[in-house]
Amino acid sequence: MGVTRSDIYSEELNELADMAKVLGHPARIAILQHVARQEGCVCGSIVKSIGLAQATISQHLKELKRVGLIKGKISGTAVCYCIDAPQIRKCMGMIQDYFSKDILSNCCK
Amino acid sequence: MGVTRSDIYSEELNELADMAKVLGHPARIAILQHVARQEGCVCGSIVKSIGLAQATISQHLKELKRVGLIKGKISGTAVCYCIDAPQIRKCMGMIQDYFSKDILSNCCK
DNA sequence: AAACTTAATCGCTATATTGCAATAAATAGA
DNA sequence: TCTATTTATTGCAATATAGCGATTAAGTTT
Repeated sequence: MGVTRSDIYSEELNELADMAKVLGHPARIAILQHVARQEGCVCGSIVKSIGLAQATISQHLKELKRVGLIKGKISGTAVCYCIDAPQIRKCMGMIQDYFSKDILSNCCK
Repeated sequence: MGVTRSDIYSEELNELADMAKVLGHPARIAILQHVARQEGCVCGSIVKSIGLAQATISQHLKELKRVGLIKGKISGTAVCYCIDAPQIRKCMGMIQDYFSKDILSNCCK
């Protein structure tokens, strides 16, 4: 399709969808996993672990940073990426809220 | 990017990402919401509620069905879509497991 | 300063996604 | 049967995304 008509949805809905979209790529989940498990937080370590090119990983990191799921801390020439725990909790909360409020009922038994 | 290298990730990881990807569009979340709140389960009702073309909604419904988040039950010329609660719970479980197992630690305090 | 290390950005190609109008398919009702 | 009604499918245009090589940027080390 190309252009998502985000103008017709609420801001909250767009934010939730955006977060889910960023999580909707296996490389990005794998990056989060790698960082969270403390297997290494610098880009080079992630590149080795996942097996995509450095440029590709860097782009995925940028997306994760954009929605606030990770934070980067410069240390010398390297950057240490870490999970942004409060943001993750917020994200989880949004998903849980959404599902628990609405999804438990069912129109056709 | 275009082609996701899904061959380099585990099947479980790909499945989780696929689910998140489907949730990563505001129209699809809005559809789930509409159906779950019992505001109407037929395609026409969703079309009116959301404001996208019928063909577009039909495609989103197809995606939601593909990953099993909804089920469709034919009744006459209409189709009643309902939430697939067990699948939603499975999806929620995967996300929660993932986050609670890994994400709570933090490499750079 | 020159060489090295590490990550970000640029430019490109290939593919996927979004959206819609038009059409097809399937059923219901006159 | 003919006509609505409802949803799915097809075909298309516009845009977004994934991936990578090459380059740039910024900091270290010698």
